[in-house]
Amino acid sequence: MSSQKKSNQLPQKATHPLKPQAFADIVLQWQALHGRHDLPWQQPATPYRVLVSEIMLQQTQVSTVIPYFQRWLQAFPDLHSLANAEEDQVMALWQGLGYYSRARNLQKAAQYLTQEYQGEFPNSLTELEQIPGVGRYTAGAIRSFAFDDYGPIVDGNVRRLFCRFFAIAGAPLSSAVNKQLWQLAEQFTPQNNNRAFAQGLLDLGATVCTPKKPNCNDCPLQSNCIAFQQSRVDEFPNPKPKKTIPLRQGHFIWRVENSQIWLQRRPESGIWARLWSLPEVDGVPKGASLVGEFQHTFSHYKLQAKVWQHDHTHLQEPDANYVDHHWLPLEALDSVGLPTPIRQFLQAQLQAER
DNA sequence: GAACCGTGGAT
DNA sequence: TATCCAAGGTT
Repeated sequence: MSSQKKSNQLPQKATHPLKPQAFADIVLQWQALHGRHDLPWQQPATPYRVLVSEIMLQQTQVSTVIPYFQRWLQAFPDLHSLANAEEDQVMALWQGLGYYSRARNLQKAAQYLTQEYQGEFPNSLTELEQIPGVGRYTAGAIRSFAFDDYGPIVDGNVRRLFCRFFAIAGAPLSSAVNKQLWQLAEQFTPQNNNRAFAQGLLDLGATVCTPKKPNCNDCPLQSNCIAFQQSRVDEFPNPKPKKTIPLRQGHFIWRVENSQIWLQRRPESGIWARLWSLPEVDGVPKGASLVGEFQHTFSHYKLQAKVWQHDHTHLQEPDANYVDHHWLPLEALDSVGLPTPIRQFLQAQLQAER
């Protein structure tokens, strides 16, 4: 048999009667009338501003990003100022946005582009993907938004819109579906008007083809949407398999003396990497009294934290064991990056002690 | 391929 | 309150 290759198990290739250029024309016409044209990073859409916004927007809503983007551009108006910035200032400006490796990668990206490309941006998708923190989506977004060149994108919006428009079944994040989505994105992305086309796809997904209760009656693609034609819009994308997240315990140390607080720079890897934090310890410290508790839910586990205060006999610290620990004046707290729940606890506690 | 990596908005 | 999920990338 020539079909030892189990071809019947391969994902069905999505097809559609609508020609790519016709699809693009519909998206472009809708974008001109109903799309978003006044987002901060659209005016002007310089490569640097597009890079910063795209990294911030990864897994983060537009409304959350806007104030961070404004503050960032104020502090780091260009690639060189970011490349030469202090790490603590970078992390302080990112605190609260989450996924902190994005911030460190963004500074690495600035240093990389400064050193390897003399502060210019490469134009090819392959070269763009070499930039730290830039993957396939972000490379396509930079090419579309910054250069108005051909740059296919598949993000959550495109994934949802395409799964409905082409009636693609299967786990939406599986490699099989992902492969189809990227193939379709490459096929249906036009050669011209790429900035408006990419913005149109995202805006359609964000404002019309929404996760719940999509506004199909406002959609310019309605009559061509396979899921709509079959009255199965609510079936796509297929529901993601849900996972239960584990519960973990955490223990932190509270020491405030002489208007200073004892902090630890967290390790290179793991949660809150390289942010400043209350020092974390493995278990309940000896002779400690409970100062307070907090809970925090991450994407992949839930943390139940207790904060402990030593009794006063442990004031001398052997320096070698605390290389990443420092006393920080309380008035300097705003100049370093702290994890959100740590900052919240700290503010509440200091308020209570006053 | 799967796990890891944050936080907040929306319902 | 619980759940989903947001302009994803890296390990």
